[in-house]
Amino acid sequence: MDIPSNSATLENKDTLTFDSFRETYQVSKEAFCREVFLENRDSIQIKKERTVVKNLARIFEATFRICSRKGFRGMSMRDLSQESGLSMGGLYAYFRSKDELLNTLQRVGNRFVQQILQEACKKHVGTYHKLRTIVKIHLYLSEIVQAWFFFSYMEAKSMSKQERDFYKDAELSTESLIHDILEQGAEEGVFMQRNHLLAASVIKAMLQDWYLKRWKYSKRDIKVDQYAEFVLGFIESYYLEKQPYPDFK
Amino acid sequence: MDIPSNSATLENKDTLTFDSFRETYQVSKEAFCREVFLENRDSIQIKKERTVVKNLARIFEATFRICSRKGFRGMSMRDLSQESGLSMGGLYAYFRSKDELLNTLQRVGNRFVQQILQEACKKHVGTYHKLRTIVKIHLYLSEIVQAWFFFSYMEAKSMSKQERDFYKDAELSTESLIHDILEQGAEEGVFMQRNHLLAASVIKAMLQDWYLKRWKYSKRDIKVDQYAEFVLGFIESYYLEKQPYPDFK
DNA sequence: AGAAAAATCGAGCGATTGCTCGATTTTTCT
DNA sequence: AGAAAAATCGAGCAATCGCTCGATTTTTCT
Repeated sequence: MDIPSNSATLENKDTLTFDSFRETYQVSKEAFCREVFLENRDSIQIKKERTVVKNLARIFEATFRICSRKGFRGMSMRDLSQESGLSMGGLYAYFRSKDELLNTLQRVGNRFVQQILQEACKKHVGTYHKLRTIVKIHLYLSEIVQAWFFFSYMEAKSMSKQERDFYKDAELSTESLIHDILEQGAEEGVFMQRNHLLAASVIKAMLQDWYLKRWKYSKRDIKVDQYAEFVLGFIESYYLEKQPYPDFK
Repeated sequence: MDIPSNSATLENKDTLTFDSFRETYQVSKEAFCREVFLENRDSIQIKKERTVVKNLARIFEATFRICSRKGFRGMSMRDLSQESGLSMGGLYAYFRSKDELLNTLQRVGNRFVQQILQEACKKHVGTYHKLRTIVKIHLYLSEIVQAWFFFSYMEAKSMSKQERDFYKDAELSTESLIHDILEQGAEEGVFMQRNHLLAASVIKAMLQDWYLKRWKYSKRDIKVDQYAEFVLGFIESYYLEKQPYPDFK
């Protein structure tokens, strides 16, 4: 081969799949609820962890279901009571107010996602491999907790201005993670020189489409690994040096 | 050149810019309000067109402003009254109910956009040129009536199920417009053989990002023509046959 | 200028909202 | 088993909701 820098990165063994991801990281809704419990021990009036985790799961899933239809401001606490199976008073044993429910969901969820993404990014070496990893992890994560990703995206606006400003960084942090990889890759000569800011932006848009339009992809029977490979192929054709025709070599 | 079919399409004179678009199609918020008036003459209690158009514009812009913060279900008619400057009774002279406001906005808006897109698509010949055109027109349209695009995307869920089903086709029609162009191009040999379904999907996601994250692009001072060229470059690198290195020729 | 028509107004209706708190049920201890 | 602790309940509060309609103001006509 005459372009060693590329072919080397092309030949890495990328064995990360959705199934292997599920085993390695034990991301689950239960783990999420436990984190909410541990962080809010003082404001939650219920003592036993098992009880809290079980009921938080019911509350969160009910919230996601209702909000996907009417949005957070359109959801009444009576809606939530009926859908979750808890009484009005029961709900307020877990959250001091409706707004606290929203803020907790956003705060803990954002931390949860950021932690896994940054960890996974550090673990892998090689710029090209890093790009593949972050794209896949993001898709896999949003596959498992799709309801949260959708909710978080749609209800970012529903927070108060100061809470919203607090998470504006999180909104852009995935993007800048991608941006840095692209820039570093270009410096190393692995990637081509492009407008990395715009590229990171549209890559993120493609990642978000997976959880924003899940109904569409489900209907078309497209699996997450298939989508991941497509997106990566799309990016690579833009960022990897064009090869001469195979016939020419 | 040894790949005539490509280079021919690459050399088309694509002079369509945002400014030339604004002149050719006179898309405006006023034209939109006039269409709402003409369609709902019987349900709107006000007679004079000039009055209706003026007040509808105030109502719509107020709606977009409020809903971008709290969503449609979170907006009260008193909010809308205050923000638009009309009284409660005044509002109900233009819409029989809150839901009718939502449905009208979705119905007329969708027709408005689809009409312009399909028209523009028919007007141009050449598959490659068609792709460039539809991408640009979509971006230009969403640049002019960004508030509507954002609102329509975010509040599609707020409609009743039967109303929502009615516009599910519209949701996918832009995508299938793109899909058909890609497929035809591949048959003609202008484009490469790819997964056109997934490609159309992520292209639409990139188009939507422009109006969903306008604040981001504004802050970074990225203009619509710059974004259009970037997206088209991205697509082309995936869909046009890879050229050998310039050095080789 | 004066009357008819058109447009605008906002207090008030019953229903629904976020939230509280004393009563009740369930679980965990000895 | 019985008492203490923990968890759950839902009727009821003030505030706000979508919406109506008779009164008022503005515009248009002769």
